[in-house]
Amino acid sequence: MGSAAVISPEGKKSEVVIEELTKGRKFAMQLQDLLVDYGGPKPEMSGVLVAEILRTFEQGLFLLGCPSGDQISDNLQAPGFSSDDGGVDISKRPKKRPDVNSSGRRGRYKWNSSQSHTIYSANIEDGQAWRKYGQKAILNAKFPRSYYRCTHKYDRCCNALKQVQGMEGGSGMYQITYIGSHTCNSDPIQPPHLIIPKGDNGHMAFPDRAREEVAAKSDLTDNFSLGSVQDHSSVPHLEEGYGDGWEVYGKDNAGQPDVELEDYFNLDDLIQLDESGF
DNA sequence: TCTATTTGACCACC
DNA sequence: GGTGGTCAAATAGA
Repeated sequence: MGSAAVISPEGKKSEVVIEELTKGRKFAMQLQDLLVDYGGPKPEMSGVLVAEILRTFEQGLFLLGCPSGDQISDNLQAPGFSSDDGGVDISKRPKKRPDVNSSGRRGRYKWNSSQSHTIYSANIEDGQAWRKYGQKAILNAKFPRSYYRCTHKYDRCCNALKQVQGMEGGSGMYQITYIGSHTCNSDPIQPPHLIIPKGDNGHMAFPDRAREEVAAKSDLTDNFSLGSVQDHSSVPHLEEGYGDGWEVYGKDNAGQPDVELEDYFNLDDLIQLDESGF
């Protein structure tokens, strides 16, 4: 690690192949989610087909070394070993590593904002398998920020990250930022159930029409509250079906209230609505 | 014994 | 130099 990689035309080509395979796998996973939740004429057959598609992508990515994203090649190292020391068990090293040069690739990295989204939730559980890898006190923040990565980071090359920050004001809410998406096919987040129109000012034209939606879906009325926005691209038929000005709402796996993306809404209003309990 | 969490240190970015 | 993100040894818990 550390030496600059020279990308040959061949390497460039495999990069494109990997990118395409990764996309394909993601789409297959989304299709699987939809089939599971909405069924079809022959759900068992669909399930087999999707599983086969996924397996094909997994195999392809595996054969190519699974290097999607900018860190995966590093992450392929087994935990506890480092290529910098030629595979020496780091548990035998002193805690202060003597000469960690810049190739260690640690520190503060930027990510594309399009690859991240933030929700507010009273429950940090989302049904995914996360492993905490750090916690940090943040300047001007009352609560520390916790850092999680996908449990399958190494065994399935999954680069999904999650940051959880407790919110001020004793609301019991957490600001949860997801960076990247799961490519590990671990238990997916349940797809959204509710569609709520967006108002002119960018805030939700909530709650009247939303309540009608809730009433129309009796299976959601027992414990419904404002839901977290999921990745719209994962629900293409909904996105296309409702068009602009609509946002997708639901509740998380535990039925806990989530609150929408900060970019779209007035958080205070949403929390008040949520607490009103409809 | 294995796995997950904690926590101090390291490092990149501003 | 300050801050935030990640690493990894130490530790806790199952």
